[in-house]
Amino acid sequence: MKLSSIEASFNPHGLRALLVDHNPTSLLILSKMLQFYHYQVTQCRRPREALSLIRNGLSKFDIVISCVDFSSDINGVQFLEIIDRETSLPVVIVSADDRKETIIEYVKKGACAYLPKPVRMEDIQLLWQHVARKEVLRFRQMKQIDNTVENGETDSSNCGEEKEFCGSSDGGPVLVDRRRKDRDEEQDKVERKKQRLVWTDELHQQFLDAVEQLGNNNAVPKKVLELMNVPGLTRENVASHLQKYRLNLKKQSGYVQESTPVPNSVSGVSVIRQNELFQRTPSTTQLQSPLVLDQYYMDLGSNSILIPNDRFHEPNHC
DNA sequence: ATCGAAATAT
DNA sequence: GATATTTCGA
Repeated sequence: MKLSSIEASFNPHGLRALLVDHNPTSLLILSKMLQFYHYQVTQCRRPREALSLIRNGLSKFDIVISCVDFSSDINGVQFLEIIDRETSLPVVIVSADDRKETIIEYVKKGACAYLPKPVRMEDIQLLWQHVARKEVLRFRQMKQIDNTVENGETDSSNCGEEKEFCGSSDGGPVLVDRRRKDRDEEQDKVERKKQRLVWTDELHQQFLDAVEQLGNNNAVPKKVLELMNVPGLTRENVASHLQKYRLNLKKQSGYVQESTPVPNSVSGVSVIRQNELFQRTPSTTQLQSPLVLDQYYMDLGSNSILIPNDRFHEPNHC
């Protein structure tokens, strides 16, 4: 499974939302708002109901949206903790309590967003991004595990934190390399990892010569490679270098305009792309998607995004 | 088969 | 943040 295929197949329409709100009016309003953005909404009024809906597995959900002003035997924080422990669902907290400390507490406990009441349409419109984010995160973890396993195959140096995958249950490391690659292990040492190619001046000059001979316009990686006639060089190396080289030419002629590319669109709704999701500028943590272009978020550390700055009420003392 | 653009990794 | 690698559709 490729990341791009997750993106391509992700559809913000029809996400299954579990909505929890003790107040019937509020429940109705939120439900309508969600439905407006094409969520499939399951409503319930008590945290216990919500938990059993999640636990019995009869219906699957993509996201939980909960107003935590419960008058109930489970309070909001406990509710969140339980869901966080038992599932990997993104949880959005809705509350009239807009004190900063409260918000921080919820986010630290794993809420992926906190929406102070009254909830605005713009807030609802953004929620699907949390589902997308979880997907991407999950994908990355899988990939990381894959890599760990692969590396462990040729080099058994570090099994740092991944106790679960290479740890031993009783009496010493039990992990045995399944694959029998003994025969070419010696040769592997010679080959090493594919080392990153460095384009030295000399190499670049050869490249330039080759490109010139061919004429800039019909210089194509394969041919350039042949003309350069450098032992270890691959076509990919040349292709990449050619790409950068041409980009530089364009820049010099002032031809390219740097701008954020328009994101994919699925069913008329923009799909956030991975880099837009994660490449936040360090200080402002602004998401890059056009959808949320002018919304800023407070960074609370590890699981930090999506608390609109303008929704905070600093405790004003008077 | 292989190019070129764009995503991803270092 | 630049540069190298990888991926992927055409």
